[in-house]
Amino acid sequence: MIAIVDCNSFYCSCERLFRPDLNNRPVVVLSNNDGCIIARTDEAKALGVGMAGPYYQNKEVIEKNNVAVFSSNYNLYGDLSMRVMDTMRFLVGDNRVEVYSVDEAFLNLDDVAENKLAAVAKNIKDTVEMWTGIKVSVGVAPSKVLSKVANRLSKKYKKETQGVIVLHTAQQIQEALLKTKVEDIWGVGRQSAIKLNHQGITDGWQLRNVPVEWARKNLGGVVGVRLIKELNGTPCIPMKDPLEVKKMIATTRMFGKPVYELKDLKEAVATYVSRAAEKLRRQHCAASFIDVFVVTNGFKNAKYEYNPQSAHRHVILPNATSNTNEFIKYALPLIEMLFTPGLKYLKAGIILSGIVPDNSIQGNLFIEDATKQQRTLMNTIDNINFSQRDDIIKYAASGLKRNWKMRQELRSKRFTSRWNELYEIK
DNA sequence: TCTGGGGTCCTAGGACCC
DNA sequence: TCTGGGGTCCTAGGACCC
Repeated sequence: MIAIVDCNSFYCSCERLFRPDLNNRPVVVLSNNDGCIIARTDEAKALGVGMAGPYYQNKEVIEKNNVAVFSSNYNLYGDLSMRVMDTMRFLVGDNRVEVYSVDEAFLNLDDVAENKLAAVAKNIKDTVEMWTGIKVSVGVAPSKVLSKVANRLSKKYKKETQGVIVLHTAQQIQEALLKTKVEDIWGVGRQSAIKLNHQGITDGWQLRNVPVEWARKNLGGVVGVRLIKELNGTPCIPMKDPLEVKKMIATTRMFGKPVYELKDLKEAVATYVSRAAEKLRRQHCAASFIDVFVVTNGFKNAKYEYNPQSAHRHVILPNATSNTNEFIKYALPLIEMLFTPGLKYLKAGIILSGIVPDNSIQGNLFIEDATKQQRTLMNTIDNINFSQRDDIIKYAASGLKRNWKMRQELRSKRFTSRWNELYEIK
């Protein structure tokens, strides 16, 4: 059996943890640049605040109802996420936890006796909440897709379920699927939902009974087949090895305000490259492929409309590396090639791939010493920056003023990672 | 005036090989 | 004049996830 543990309105819960006065007030958290709403508490949902909706479109209802609004504070959320995950690892064992996202993890409960599942799930929930202060919901079922179904219902019917649902018998599974619309099933996106509804398939139980061959033809080939099998209780999406490394690392941001100068674009690209290289080194890997892209504001019908257009350039490095210097050296010419004077740039980003473990980098005898020195330098910079959860040490190419940086006007304090922002009790 | 960021997996089609 | 069958690898793009 598999459990999914999911933090309730995670970002909002993090904010409330240090602001107990907000416990009965609706709270929302905004995306980078304060653009979209990316987390809402139940109270905010009840007011009709839309998920992933633009902030400005919801401003009226937010102000009228005294909703507390925060810019995203990734320092804080990352730190609390680590505590939640560590707690679960302690409870069920390191290699039985698959961190699926910042606020969710799959747990392998294969070794738990069937009659103990509910008690174990409840204990996981209570312990995480007691140790971290973050509320979670737990869904347990024979497959990942069904555990997500269980988890969703445990949230929806919080009062009756106490935030825990175990789907075990055929009857429990059928009842749960009957209560779940196809578009609420993990793996069914907008396109598939439209197709299914067209066929008169609207709930999870109907979807479960769709012929496998129909799913292969109409729901994305093997992806669709897997989905149907998972709904039937046959696990087809295995638990991931916690040691698996990322195959692609991207850093991209909208600019705080539109950018017109090559100089600013170069600073941004150098900054993003530094961040991505740091993530790469954290998983002890090197990369040989770098893609740089920009998003410009297109124009439609000669009048202004939001109509973004993107352009990419990439280069394959002669040797995989994890050295920020190297990446910057290759990335800056790419952005120069992409730049067209006069265009309005909204966003830039870089993607590293061709990722290999850094102990398997093809050796070059003549650069060995320099490489070792560089590695030491990188480690030192990473250690200092990690201890501050910020890029205290940066490359000159990243610029100093950085007036393209994103807006975060409503960010709370970094309570858990800065001495001078500690929570104070008077 | 204003619409996030970071991933995964799959498929189709082209280039290339024997 | 006629032009196979089987395979690999790579890339772009789509769909989906939180």
